[in-house]
Amino acid sequence: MNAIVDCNSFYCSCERVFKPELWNKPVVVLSNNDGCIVSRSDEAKKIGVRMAGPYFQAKHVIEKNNVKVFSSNYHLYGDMSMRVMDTLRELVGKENVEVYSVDEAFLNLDKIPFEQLEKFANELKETVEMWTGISVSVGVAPTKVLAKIANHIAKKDKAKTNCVTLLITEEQQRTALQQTRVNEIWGVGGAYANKLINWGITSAWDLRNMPDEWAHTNMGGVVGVRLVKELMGIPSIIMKKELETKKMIATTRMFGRPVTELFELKEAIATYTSRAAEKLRRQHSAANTISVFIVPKEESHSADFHHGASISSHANLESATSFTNELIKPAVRLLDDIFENGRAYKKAGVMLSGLVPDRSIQGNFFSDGSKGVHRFLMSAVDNVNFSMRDDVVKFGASGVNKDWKMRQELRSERYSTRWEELFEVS
DNA sequence: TCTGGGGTCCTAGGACCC
DNA sequence: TCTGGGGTCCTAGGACCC
Repeated sequence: MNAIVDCNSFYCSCERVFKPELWNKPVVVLSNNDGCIVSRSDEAKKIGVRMAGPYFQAKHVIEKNNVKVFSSNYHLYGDMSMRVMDTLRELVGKENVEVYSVDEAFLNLDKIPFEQLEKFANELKETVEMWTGISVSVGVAPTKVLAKIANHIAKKDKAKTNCVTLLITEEQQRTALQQTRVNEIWGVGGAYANKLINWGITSAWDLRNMPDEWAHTNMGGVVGVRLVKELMGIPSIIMKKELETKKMIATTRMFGRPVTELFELKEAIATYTSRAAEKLRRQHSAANTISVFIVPKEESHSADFHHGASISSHANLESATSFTNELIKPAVRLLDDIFENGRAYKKAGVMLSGLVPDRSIQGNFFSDGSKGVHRFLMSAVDNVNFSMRDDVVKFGASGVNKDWKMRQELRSERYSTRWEELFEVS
């Protein structure tokens, strides 16, 4: 059996742990740059604040209803996430936990006897809440896709389910699938949902009963076949081992205001490159390819503004590296290639790919033997920055003023990761 | 005025090889 | 005169997730 444990309104819950006066009050958390709404408390949902909607559009409703608004505080959420995941590891053993995102984890419950599953699921929920202050929903089923559906049902009617739902008998599964719309299935996004509905396939139960060959031709090949199997209760998406290394690393940001000056873009690219290189070193990888992109500010009102025309260029490095200084140089060169004077830009990013393990970096005939020094310097910089959880030490190219930085006007204190912002009890 | 920031997997098609 | 049949690797792009 599989379980998925999903934190309820995670970012909002994190804020509430340290602000009990917000209990039962409407709360929302914004994305970077205070752009979109990415987390809503139940009270905010009831008022009609839309998920992922632009903040400025919801501002009216928010002010009228006295909704408390926060900018995202990733120091806090990251730390709270670790506490939740550690609790789960403690309860089911760390080899049975697959962290799926900052607020969700799949658990392997094969060792729990069938008749004890319900009690166990309830205990999981109670314990996480007691130890971390974060409330969670639990879905239990033979496959991941069914567990996700169970979780969805648990969340929909919290009073009835107490945030725990099991789909472990065929009867339970049939009823649940019949009342689940195709667009609510994990793995069916907007594009497929539209197609399915046009074909008259509207419930998860309808989709479950489609033949393999049909799924193969119409739903993206093997992906579709796996999805239908999972709906039938046949496990087809396997648990991933933890700590798998990433195959691509990206750091991209919107700017707080349109940027027109090359020197500012250079600062931004240098900053993002430093951040990406840090992520690279954390997983002991080195990159063979670096690419840089910038997005011009355009008056685009279309629904798919996300796919705005970005201008990019990439370079293959002479040899794989994870050293910030060796990455900043080509990054800035690439920027020079694509920058156009007189244009305003709203976003930029750096991507590292062709990742290989740090150890297997190919020797370079022409290297001057200073690699050891670089490695030492990099790890010293990482240690200082990690212990402070901030960029205390950085490269000059990153700039100091960073006038272009994103807006984050409503951030709460970093209670659990900064001494000077520690939670106080008086 | 004002719309995030990461990632993954899969497929199709072109280049190239023998 | 006549122009195969495999295979691999890479890239771009589509779809999805939170």
